[in-house]
Order: sequence, then C-alpha cells, then structure tokens
Amino acid sequence: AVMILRSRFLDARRKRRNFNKQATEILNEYFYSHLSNPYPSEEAKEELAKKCGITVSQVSNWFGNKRIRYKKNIGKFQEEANIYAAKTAVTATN
Amino acid sequence: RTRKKRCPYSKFQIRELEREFFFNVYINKEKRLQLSRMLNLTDRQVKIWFQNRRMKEKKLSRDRLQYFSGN
DNA sequence: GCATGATAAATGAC
DNA sequence: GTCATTTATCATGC
Repeated sequence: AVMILRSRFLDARRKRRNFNKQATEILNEYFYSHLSNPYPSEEAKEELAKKCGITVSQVSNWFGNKRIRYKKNIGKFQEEANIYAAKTAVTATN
Repeated sequence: RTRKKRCPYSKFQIRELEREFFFNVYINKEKRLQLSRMLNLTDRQVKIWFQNRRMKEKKLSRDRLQYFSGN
C-alpha cells in the first residue's frame, strides 16, 4: 500500500505542465543574453526560479534541455535568438 | 573516447537493482560483481546506477520536503 | 505530429 | 564517494 502511494507520487512528478509565457520569457532572456556561456550559477538559478515561480530543479532542467536542443539545431532557434538579442539590445541602450 | 549510447534497463534489471538498493544504499564490491553478472551488466554500470539512484533519492527527499512545507 | 518538461544512463570535475 | 552535466528516452500538451 505504501509502495503504491509512493509510486503514484513519483509518477505524478512526471506529469508535465508547460510554464507560463512570462516564465519562458525570463528564461529565454537569460539564455540568449548568455549564449557564450549559458550556465547560470546556483545563485542565478535561485533568482530565476523565484522570478519564474518554479523550482531550481526546473530551472536546471530547462537550461539542460535548452542547451542540447539549441546545439542540435541552431537554425531552428535562429528567429527566436534574434528576437531576444534585439530585446536585450534595446534594454541595454535604455 | 566516444560516449556510450544510453540504453534503458529492463524491468527485471530495475527490480533487482532496486531490491538491493533497499537493503543497502551502498553496495560492496562482491555483491556488485555478483549482481552485474546476474543482470548482464558491467560492474561499472552497476556502480553508476547506485550513484545515480542515491542522487535520485536525495532529490525525492528535497521534493517531499518542499511539497509538505512549501520551501 | 512535434514541442516541451522530466527522468534515466553515462561522463567528468573534484 | 558527490554532483553538475550531457544525451537519449519517456510522457504529456496541444
């Protein structure tokens, strides 16, 4: 009985829910503004987690997936990269 | 060296590994060799599995703590 | 039907 | 040994 509840708890964590648009915006902003070294420190992860309303593990998962998928197909993310590059450029000039 | 392709273990392999993990989180050399032969895995794979399994247990503890207390 | 988040093997730093 | 990763795979969302 305990094992069944335990396994249900484990499986529940795997049920995926997409992050809200605002959280994705924050994560992408950081990723594309640190494209040469997209490895946030533990402190930066905690800050991102707080701003996005997710856990630090979820931040780590997001960056892990983003790095490999960006590397695997840079072309597919080119448009997205340009958008956030322009966005950070605007905030830099202001 | 070229990286070995990740191959998911079978249900039987997982069951036996979990059974041993339940008795001792740290497996000794003798049991490791014995288990690796029985499951047709290398002793290195068994060693790595126990390392990853301990990390998983630690993460589960963090998640439970966060789930019941709320950070 | 892929996009996306989470997990499972495998590596390497320390 | 731990632990942050890489990579493939899994499970779900839409």
